[in-house]
Amino acid sequence: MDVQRLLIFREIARAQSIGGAARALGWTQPAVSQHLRHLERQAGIPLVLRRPRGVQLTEAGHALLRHADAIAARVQAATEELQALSQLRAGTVRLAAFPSAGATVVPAAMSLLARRHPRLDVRLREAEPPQAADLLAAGDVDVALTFAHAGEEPAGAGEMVRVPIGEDPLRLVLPRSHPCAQPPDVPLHLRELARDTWTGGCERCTDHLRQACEAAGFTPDIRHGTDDYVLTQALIARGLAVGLLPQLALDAALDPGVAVRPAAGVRPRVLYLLHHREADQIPAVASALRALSDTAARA
Amino acid sequence: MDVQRLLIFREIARAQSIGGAARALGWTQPAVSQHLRHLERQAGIPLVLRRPRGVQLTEAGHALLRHADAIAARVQAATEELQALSQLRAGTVRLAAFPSAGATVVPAAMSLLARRHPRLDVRLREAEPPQAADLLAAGDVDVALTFAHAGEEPAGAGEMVRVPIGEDPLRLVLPRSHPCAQPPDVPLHLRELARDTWTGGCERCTDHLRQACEAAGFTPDIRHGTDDYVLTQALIARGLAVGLLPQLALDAALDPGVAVRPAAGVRPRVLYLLHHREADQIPAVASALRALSDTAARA
DNA sequence: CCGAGCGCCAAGCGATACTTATGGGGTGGA
DNA sequence: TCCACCCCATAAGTATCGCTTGGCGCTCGG
Repeated sequence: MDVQRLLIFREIARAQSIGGAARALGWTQPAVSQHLRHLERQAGIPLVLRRPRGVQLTEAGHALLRHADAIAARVQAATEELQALSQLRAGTVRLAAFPSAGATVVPAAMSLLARRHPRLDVRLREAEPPQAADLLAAGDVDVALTFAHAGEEPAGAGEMVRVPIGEDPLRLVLPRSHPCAQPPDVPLHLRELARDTWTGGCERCTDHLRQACEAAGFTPDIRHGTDDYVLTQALIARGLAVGLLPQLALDAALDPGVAVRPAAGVRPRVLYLLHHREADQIPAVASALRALSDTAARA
Repeated sequence: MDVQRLLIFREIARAQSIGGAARALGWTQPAVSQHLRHLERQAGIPLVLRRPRGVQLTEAGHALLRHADAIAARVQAATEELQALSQLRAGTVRLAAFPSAGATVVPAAMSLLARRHPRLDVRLREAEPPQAADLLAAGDVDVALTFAHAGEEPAGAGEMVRVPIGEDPLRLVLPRSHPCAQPPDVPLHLRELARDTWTGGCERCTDHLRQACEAAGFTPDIRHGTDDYVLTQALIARGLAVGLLPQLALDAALDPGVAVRPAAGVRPRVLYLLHHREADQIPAVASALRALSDTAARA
């Protein structure tokens, strides 16, 4: 059954005449007549009676009209829903972000996005960069906010797009009582802490710390390891270790018992957005990407 | 929004791949690809993400799929309903018939029709021939069972089809005590009743009676007039009049107090079926017409 | 590194569908 | 009563649309 003809048939029923339907459709009368004939052939039963002043629906015609009306309504609903999605009056964005961004950049970006497009629905999921890339590859999220330390190979396979949106400098974090705790704004070299006890972060952060120290000429004594930046600072505040933490983690929660100094010679980690190649064609995703990169640029 | 493409999109979603949908449809891959592209252009938003191992629906794609499924279900329902109608597993026939046929021919035809097609729904409406023709012209009934007396112009304008299906002879009906009441099977001439008091039937029947009497050489003394054949016979049974009644009316209800004799020289009235020209294309109507003419032929 | 699978692009050809032209049937007004 | 108008059907022509063929890029797995 040709669905297009069904909608033409609706016009015939509305106009109670073939010529009238043709006028309504901007066509000629034979065009509509032929459509009706095909429809009747497919149906195997007359749909209208040809009367001198137009046509009159048969029982089958009335039956078909009910279905045609329902179909037209569905088509209308589909059109409206797609319009809403393409005009950002609806839509969902699923976002994966690493923890320290989830507590800083992401909330700011989400509130910016909410101001721009109040009807958008953003769903956040915390994941470290490799997992975030997997989620994106599996289609479980639309956007992944990741980072890569300097010299590290960023996550994300060939199929997806990787956009750098900002840098996150690394800071040396010391107990307030540490001899190197002052002055706060002057960069401190890793070498100065070669004798200290260290705490690592997540697996990749610990690797990066080790590499940075090797580059500075010593092998760090890493005794602790947790990706929880609050716990890390608590350890440091109690004088149990020193650490190298990203600024975002400190923005998220700063323990009053620690001192922070820039790390000389340590290049900042780079923040990346990951998304599918076609994602910037999808308004909701594209606007989320824009909001995220705007927020990161402002920071 | 092109509805045909919606159904193609369903196949894409089902196969999770454009090529797979093409195979399912018996087409080539570019054909489906082009349809999808048109659909996405109309939608103004991507419907799928092209992945190395096929495609994955976007949010808009999922939304559209829901509508497409609903539409496909409606199309299926429409197809089935039309099939039922064309295969006589459903359908309604609206029939108008004059009273004496409504009590005789029509019930027989309806029961014949019910045996042939148990699911058909027949709706009877009583109407004298002119009204029946009007009902048909107005589209309020599908079939009209009418009659015309000999020499009378049958009802039904040019647009409709008129099919004679049988004859209904007229009988002279007398009180049992009337001198001409016997013998029952020998035709009696109207002239023999020139001195009697007459009762007419409906307006047209009374006209016909008058004409028949004039042709027989006298003017009848018509004192009563009712189209109720039971009442007419009751009048006659009580010796108040004689009458000329169609056999069908006597079949419907015969008063034991009357005598019946064939009317010599009076031609029977003819039964007609009226229907729209295209009506025999409509299975339900066509089978009702067949049942009616079969029943009339048997009588 | 190469082959298989998937999808996109460009060009060609055929089927579909709309147009113009014509005719028949019925109705209403002159 | 006849003519003019309206409605629909049919036939033939043409143009558009849509499917096919052929070729390319990309990704993944052997």
